[in-house]
Amino acid sequence: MNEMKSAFNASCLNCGLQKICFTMGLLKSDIDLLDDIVERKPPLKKNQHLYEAGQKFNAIFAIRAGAVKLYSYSDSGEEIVHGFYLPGDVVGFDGLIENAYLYNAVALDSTSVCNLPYDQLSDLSLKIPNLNKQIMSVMSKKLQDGELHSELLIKRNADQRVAQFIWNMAERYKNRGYAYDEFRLSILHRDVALYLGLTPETVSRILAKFNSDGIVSWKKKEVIIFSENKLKAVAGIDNGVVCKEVG
Amino acid sequence: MNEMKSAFNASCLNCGLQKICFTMGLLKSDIDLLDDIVERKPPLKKNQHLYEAGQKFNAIFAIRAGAVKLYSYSDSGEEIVHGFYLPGDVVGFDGLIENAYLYNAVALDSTSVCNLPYDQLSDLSLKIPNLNKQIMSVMSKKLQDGELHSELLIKRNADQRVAQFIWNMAERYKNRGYAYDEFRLSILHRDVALYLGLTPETVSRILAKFNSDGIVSWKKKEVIIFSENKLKAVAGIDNGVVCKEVG
DNA sequence: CTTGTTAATTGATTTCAATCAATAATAGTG
DNA sequence: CACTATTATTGATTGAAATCAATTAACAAG
Repeated sequence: MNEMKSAFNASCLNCGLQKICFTMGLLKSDIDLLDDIVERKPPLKKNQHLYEAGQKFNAIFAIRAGAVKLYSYSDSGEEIVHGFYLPGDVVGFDGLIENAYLYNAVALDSTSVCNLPYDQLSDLSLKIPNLNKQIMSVMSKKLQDGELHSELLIKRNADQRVAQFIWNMAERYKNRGYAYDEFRLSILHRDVALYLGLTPETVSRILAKFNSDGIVSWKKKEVIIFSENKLKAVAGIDNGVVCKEVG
Repeated sequence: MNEMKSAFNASCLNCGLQKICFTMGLLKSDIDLLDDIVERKPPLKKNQHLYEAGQKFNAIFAIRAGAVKLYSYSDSGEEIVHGFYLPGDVVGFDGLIENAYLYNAVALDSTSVCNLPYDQLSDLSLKIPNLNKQIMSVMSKKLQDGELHSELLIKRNADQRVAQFIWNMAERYKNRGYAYDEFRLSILHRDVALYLGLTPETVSRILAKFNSDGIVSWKKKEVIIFSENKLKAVAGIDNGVVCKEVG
């Protein structure tokens, strides 16, 4: 049984992402049950869609490798970028309300995911209270992220937005145990601009400035953080200390 | 038992909000079970807090009457307004992640709520699959609202934001079966400004313009919509028709 | 490798909303 | 009721980022 499931990837128990995946905190026996409902399919190629807006909702997806962008279109046809997702992140909750996905999920890179059929997950979560809790926890984390995004849009100027975005990505890599002062970021500047409520021109100018100021460079999908402190200072992130002065 | 619960309000079954409360869709027998865990306390006076940031999370709250504002403070001490909640809305999910509330919830008016102790609700939702579904549904609706708020901040100019905000409140009253072309809105312009990423001055100027343009008036907590169509047009809401022209 | 297409950069100009400032209106309090 | 503290309004000015425009770079496909 489990050997077949592993055609493309290891089972949950041997998965390197256990520490950050939403399965964390579950009992071994429970993870086995979860493992049995997980479908693992061949990786998505760059620009392939994991799901599309309007498509019937049937599963949520845990990302194993690669990167995913969620986006949709406004009434007036402009693209709206809702977020970027990395290994360990879960996408697909936008399908829950209408029983159809609200957004489009596209791979920004070669991407593999764990497919969690929602009916089965839902049944299982009633049997495993901790699983139910974990799912709720993932959702409320997403709610918090959304509020942080709004805060960014409301309170921060263009420089701060870009700095905060880059630092946020770095931290996410850090939390996943990857190098975070130098990492691949296969997101278009154009998409970041859309996500941050800026124009590509503005993002470009700011990145040029950050580069010449020795803060960070982002060229050809490769981010190099020259100075973590400077970056956080520009982002307006105080290092735990009360109201740290920006040097 | 139920008679005591009704000290301040009717039980769920006789509640006028059943159609919009998250209990909707549940079986009568299930609502009875839910009813048994609901605590109903004396109404909050204006400016009293339902909960405060940092306080231990122990319940979510369904609003029965009045209005609630969720807010917090940024690192730099500025107030962040996360949203406004009306009868039928549920608040308190921000407590789920850290087991402590993230935001402050304050009554904008005399406000009464149904107090839903989370431990009991959580247990009950494992027994009543539909209840669990409803809770998930409320949360994913909140996720969607958050994305709409971001969209507003990213794609709309000041006029559109204010118009959309007012129309959104009107629709919420409409959905609740209240008059929506003329309603009390006990929200400070200052708070709306914070919520919309604008300054009070800008909101004031826009409201003055909307008033003299015969679109809508909002004076002394009283909103009067002069022209629903104009308001929606300014808000950039197309009436189902593809790309309606603004008259 | 060449070609076509999409994305990124850089510069000049404009514009919308913020800021600064001062007054007026409200609402809460003893 | 007067008194105080917020909140709202209105005007003048500034400024940050958008827009417009043109060039260069990167990338995918044949």
